[in-house]
Amino acid sequence: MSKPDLLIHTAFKLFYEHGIHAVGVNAILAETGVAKKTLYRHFGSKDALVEAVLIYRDQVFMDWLTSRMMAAGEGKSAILALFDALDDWFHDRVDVLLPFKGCFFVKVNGEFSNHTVNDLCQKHKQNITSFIQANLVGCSSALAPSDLAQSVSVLKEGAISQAYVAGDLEAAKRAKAMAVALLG
Amino acid sequence: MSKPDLLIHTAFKLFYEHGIHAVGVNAILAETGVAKKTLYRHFGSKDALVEAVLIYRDQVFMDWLTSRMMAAGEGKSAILALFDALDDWFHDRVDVLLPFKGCFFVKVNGEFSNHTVNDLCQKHKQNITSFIQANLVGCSSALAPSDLAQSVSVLKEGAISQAYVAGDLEAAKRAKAMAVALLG
DNA sequence: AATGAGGTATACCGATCTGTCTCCTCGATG
DNA sequence: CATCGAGGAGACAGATCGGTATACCTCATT
Repeated sequence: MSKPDLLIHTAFKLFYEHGIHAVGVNAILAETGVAKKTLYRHFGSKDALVEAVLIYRDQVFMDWLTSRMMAAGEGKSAILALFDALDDWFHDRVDVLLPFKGCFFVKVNGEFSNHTVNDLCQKHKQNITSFIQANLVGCSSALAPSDLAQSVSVLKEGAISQAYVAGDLEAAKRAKAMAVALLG
Repeated sequence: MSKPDLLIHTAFKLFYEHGIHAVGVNAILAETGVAKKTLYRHFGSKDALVEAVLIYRDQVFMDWLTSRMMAAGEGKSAILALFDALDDWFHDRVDVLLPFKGCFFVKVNGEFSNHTVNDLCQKHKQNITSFIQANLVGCSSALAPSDLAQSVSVLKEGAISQAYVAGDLEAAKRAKAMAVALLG
């Protein structure tokens, strides 16, 4: 693995567990064995590294989620597969996402205000909602597709938060049941 | 207002906006005009202040939420009033909660791991779920009361997260509609 | 009037933070 | 072989962190 990738991968692991501000660059360097000069040659600043980590996580998460949903078919099947995927995530059955510690973007978003990373976090969430909407073909509902997609997103967000903060690991199953009702 | 209360009130405002680790005690002192010695005489450490702030916010939030729900009556009416209350919160129509910036406990919880504050955050969420469950009298459902309460909590958490991170201020209305379907 | 608690103001301590700098060792390439 | 750039090791700078210590100021109670 290249040095930049190693730094991003390790930084994500530490940021995800302890938060951005609680992890200094020295901790990342100690964990990777990379020299400080190398980190700053590639990223220029800690902020830039944080943004790179967000982009990395966005790609990993979206790739995983889209593949899980598309493997289940189209329409309602894909939506329900979303919640099955979340259930696997909560129970640490998804190696590529690392042990479940909540939504990385929600956590990072909470540590900043009016910052570039807030835009990245919001964009990540909106990308997921857009993908959900794209998978609603064939789902009949009284709601407009965009409203339906946002309602599904509420269920998804609620499951993640409930599973992490309240420790309710079965939250994805509850959300799935409500999604079934929502999609008729 | 007493000095400790002033410190807690100001600390909450700063913590809520910028996060715990991003706000130093000096910033709180500068905002309040209180001397550092006074802060440490009353709280002993920043960690203790953080815990006091969590307890303060828990009381304010629970008082507000319970009064809103109980004013609406019992059973389903109280549950639906919960989402109306959330909608007011998201649209900054609740002065006592300060301008909406997501769930304080979710944010704080994300900045620590295996820490006393994590227990406080989890307990706060579970207290709300318990109160929801206590208001389910008369609601008939195929689900057990505890499962139903946790499902409502998923909707509540999802609305807060969706409103804050994704910027979907109408999330409470979506969650309310799903709650109606859930409660039959 | 004396006293002691609560408060302000500020200097200070050691630790840690981000970021820069120098010096060294490699390995690839002309 | 010589050169050059990537990288490692670590000292260093300047700022800020949480927390302590010192000095002075009220002010209510005794």
